[in-house]
Amino acid sequence: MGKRTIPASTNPSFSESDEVFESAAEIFRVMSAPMRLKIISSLCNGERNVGQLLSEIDTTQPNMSQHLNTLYQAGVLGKRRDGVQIYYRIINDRVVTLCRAVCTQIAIEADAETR
Amino acid sequence: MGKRTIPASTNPSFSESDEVFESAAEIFRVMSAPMRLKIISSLCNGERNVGQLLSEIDTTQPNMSQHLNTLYQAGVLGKRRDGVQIYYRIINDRVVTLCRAVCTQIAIEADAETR
DNA sequence: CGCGTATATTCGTGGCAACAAAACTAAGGT
DNA sequence: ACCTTAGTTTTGTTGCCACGAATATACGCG
Repeated sequence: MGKRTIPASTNPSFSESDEVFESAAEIFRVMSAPMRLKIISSLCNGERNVGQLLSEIDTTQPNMSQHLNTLYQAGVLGKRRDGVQIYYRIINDRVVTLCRAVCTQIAIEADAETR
Repeated sequence: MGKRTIPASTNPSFSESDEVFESAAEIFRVMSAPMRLKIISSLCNGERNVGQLLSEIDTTQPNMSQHLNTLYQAGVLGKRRDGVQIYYRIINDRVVTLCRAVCTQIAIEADAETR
């Protein structure tokens, strides 16, 4: 019915190293919080300081700060101080590509079901 | 330097819906365990029963069963009974593509650093 | 230097996920 | 019918992570 079952044998395994699996899992873990995805999505439109992010995303300030730090430690975000404010920006575009791919696919599927 | 810094402003946000972010986070969560990545990688070479997977991946049998169930519930794997054995296979190729992309990228970066 | 604003850090708690051990189920052979 | 093998489900424990509240730091201004 339009969805053919393609044999998985045409899909060779992608790694054998335990370290690679652990690093990959860590990246996936960083992206596994809805709030961090929102932050990333927002920062796609350019850099933002914490206050600006708080006006777009509904949470407490310490909570925001923690998520930002998680993304910063993971190498997804960079930060820059301008006076009192701290501006965050995306420095890892591959991660954004990943998020966009997953989110758009989900949106497409959700749309297909509601129709 | 080969690594140009592209302004993030060329990267519009990828969603506005909370549900999309939650679904995406859920997918990332499913992939955030090294063991599940190993299972997926192994199943790329074709379907396997639980015993075969256990001979490739070091864990207990109930633990394996739980991870397989997690992937099954998430719609990543399908299963088929043949007599006493149960064979698992990949039924969501997009997820595999995702894992492969992340893992190969990590392998490349790791290789670049050790050189 | 003291105050206010912006952000970070610490601490305590509740929930959830991973693993281990044990009990259960299902199929096949005898 | 019983036993064995293959796999699942349940239960308990442990550790981690998210969040809230309170506290601390960093900067700019007067």
